[in-house]
Amino acid sequence: MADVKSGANPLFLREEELRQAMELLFFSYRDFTAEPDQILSHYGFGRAHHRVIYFVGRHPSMTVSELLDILRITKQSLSRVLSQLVREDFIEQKPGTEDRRQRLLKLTEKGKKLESELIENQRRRIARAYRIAGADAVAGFRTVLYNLMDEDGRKRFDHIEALQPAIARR
Amino acid sequence: MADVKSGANPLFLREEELRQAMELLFFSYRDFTAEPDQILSHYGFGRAHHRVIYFVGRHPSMTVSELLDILRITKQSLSRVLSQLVREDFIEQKPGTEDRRQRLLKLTEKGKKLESELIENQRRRIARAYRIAGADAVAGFRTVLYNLMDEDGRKRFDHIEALQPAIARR
DNA sequence: TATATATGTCAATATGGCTGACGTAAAAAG
DNA sequence: CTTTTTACGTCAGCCATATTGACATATATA
Repeated sequence: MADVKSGANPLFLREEELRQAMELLFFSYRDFTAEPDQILSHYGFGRAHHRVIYFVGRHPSMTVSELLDILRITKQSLSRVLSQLVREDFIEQKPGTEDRRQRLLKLTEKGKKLESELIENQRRRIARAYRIAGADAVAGFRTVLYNLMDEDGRKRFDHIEALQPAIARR
Repeated sequence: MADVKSGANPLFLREEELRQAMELLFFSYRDFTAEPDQILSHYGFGRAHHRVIYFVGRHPSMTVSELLDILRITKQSLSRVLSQLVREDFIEQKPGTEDRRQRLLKLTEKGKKLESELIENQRRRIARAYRIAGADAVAGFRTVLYNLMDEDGRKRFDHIEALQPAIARR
């Protein structure tokens, strides 16, 4: 880490390194979301719909509370988007079997199609970046992003061995 | 790159790798912007103000057009935010010397103070992630984000030797 | 039975995008 | 010198997505 510290304080990043990281994050995130946003607009949807489609696709039968936890928005905000997706048959709800207060969320066939369309686009972008950067760079990319997250968010990746601090691996 | 390909097609990422990248980006970006958003709300500002403060701080005396190019929003959208920052004395404008139609933008002392407050926060987060991840991981992080960007965005980093494809280095 | 939880909904408000139309001053081109 | 283009601003209206607060319903749990 010699080139990250400046003088005596290893926690103080040089201005250029700091700015570079901030800008890489800003521009890459901007470009990463631009194309899906385009696709979504054909359906009259926005980025909020994308996030719901994505996470419901990722965790079929997830509950509304779990989704709220992930998205960190209010239930009123989610409600507008989610009920729209249900009304237009991209997502279906059914009562939980254990706890019938819950509404378990799943993508319909129509929802899965949209999910694929959105994912394929980003798959190409990520695959391209990974291919150009190489395997070692990919590992570093993952490790830094992992450690940029809050403690809380990192827990979500607990099952991925490669991301855990070396000291914690048995 | 052996572990990025799946079977015969090296451009096809395995589902888990793809999802992992998407989620690392989503959660790290979410957490990366959450604290500045908090600080900004004390001033009655939002993320849009942050971006303006950031880029004007980065490139003092930049013009409105340059800012519009970077942010990729309409001048009407920028106007609301920018004129608020000027009115409240965070940014000052002065006519260009060569071209007097231009308004060159600079942070005032007040603006610089807010900029520092916002940057210090993110500096700590990045420094922490870099320190934990190590120098090699940092290099990989940069390379992958660089290649996630559009061609257009990558030009912005042309001056940074370490990010250029090896083949282009003399 | 009383309370807590999961979810939904109504209403009001704010931010930050957008389009379209129009205006002014200054530079550049004819 | 006139015309056109450029840099910038502004008014008006629209839309998506977030917020808070209050209230309702069904179901689980103490």
